[in-house]
Amino acid sequence: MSPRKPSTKDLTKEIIINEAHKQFITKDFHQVSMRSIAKELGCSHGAIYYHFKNKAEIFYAILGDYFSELNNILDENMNGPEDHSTKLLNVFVGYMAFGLNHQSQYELMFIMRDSEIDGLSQEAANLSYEKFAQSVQSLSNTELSISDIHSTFIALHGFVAHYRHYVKNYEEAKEAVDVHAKFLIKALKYRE
Amino acid sequence: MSPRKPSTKDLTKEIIINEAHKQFITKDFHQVSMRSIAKELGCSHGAIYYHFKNKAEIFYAILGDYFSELNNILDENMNGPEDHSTKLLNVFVGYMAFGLNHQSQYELMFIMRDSEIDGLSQEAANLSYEKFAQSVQSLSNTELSISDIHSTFIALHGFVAHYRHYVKNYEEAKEAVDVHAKFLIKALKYRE
DNA sequence: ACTAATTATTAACCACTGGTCAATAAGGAG
DNA sequence: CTCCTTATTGACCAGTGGTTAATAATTAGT
Repeated sequence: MSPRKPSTKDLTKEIIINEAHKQFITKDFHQVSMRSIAKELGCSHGAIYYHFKNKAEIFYAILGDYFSELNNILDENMNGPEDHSTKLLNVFVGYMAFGLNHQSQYELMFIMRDSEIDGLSQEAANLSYEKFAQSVQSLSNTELSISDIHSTFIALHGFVAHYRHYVKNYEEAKEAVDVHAKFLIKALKYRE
Repeated sequence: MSPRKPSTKDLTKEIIINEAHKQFITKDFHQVSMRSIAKELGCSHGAIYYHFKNKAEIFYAILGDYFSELNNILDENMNGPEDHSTKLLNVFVGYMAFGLNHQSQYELMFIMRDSEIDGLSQEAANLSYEKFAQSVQSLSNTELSISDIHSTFIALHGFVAHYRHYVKNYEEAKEAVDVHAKFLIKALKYRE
């Protein structure tokens, strides 16, 4: 009656996710297929459906790690030794750098409109935003309006959404990232 | 040797585009298929490939109209009787309203990363941006930096890219649009 | 009017996609 | 040696974009 011990070479959720993740680094969501995962794993694509109810579920599991990474970037910037205004800049730059360095993932996290993915990652996205908003507020010397913080976030998102068409990583847009971050800091600083 | 006269009920580029366009208003790029177009037109989907080399080409033809419409919105706002600062607000609001009211189209114009579409609409997108940049500069009382204008555009783009997940037209985001536009005007006004 | 060339269309086909499911293999428990 | 559960296969479904040989339809030249 006890469940079968998973032998080392068995198909597990973990190794499926690993393989999907591996392919997801160089290909986007639509380019990674159930069959390409199965092929690399040496099993039939039907077998994967025993472990995951659909494709979206696999990628949602992967996205969890990336939402964590994004949150970590925020934390690390917050806990650094720099002064507030430097930290604020780093938070903005960090967000854009993350988006540009994980474009396929960012697309699924914040850009793509997939009926299945959408609902799943929306909650995590909201949490990431909350964290961002709090960080920005705590790094500001003055009381910021909620809408200003929100507009700032949207502007960062816009940068990633735009530059993904032109660059393939943060390095290639370094200067533009810096300029945009400084623009937003300027915008926040200005009191009506 | 002269080409056959196209009889009224013949399959033409125009009626293919019309049908594709029609479906494109309620469905997005991936939901409109060659077969769904052919079915509605009462022909085989293969026939469409005689007139267009692929699916992207059809939709690119449609996008041309939308780029024009976006440019027109800009022009109309510029030629209005309002003072400069009101016009500037209207330009920002107009852009976001366009994006939210034509979400499927905006997606293809500025968001989607399709190997075929990308290259085709990039030129038109650049032209639209140029027009936008010039308008914003001419509406400003002071000399704006190119990067500030660019950051502003990116922030507008970010708004549309973000809110498409939450609203289905401009009306539903009216207030947020206004707030965001005012944030950007504030940012532009501020001299370093 | 007949023929030849051109144009337009069909339908079968290809290689994919995500997803389902009956059959079955593999292993553990009694 | 059974019974039961777990895991896996592979055929199948409906759909996608795209290709192509055959052919229908129309025009041009004689």
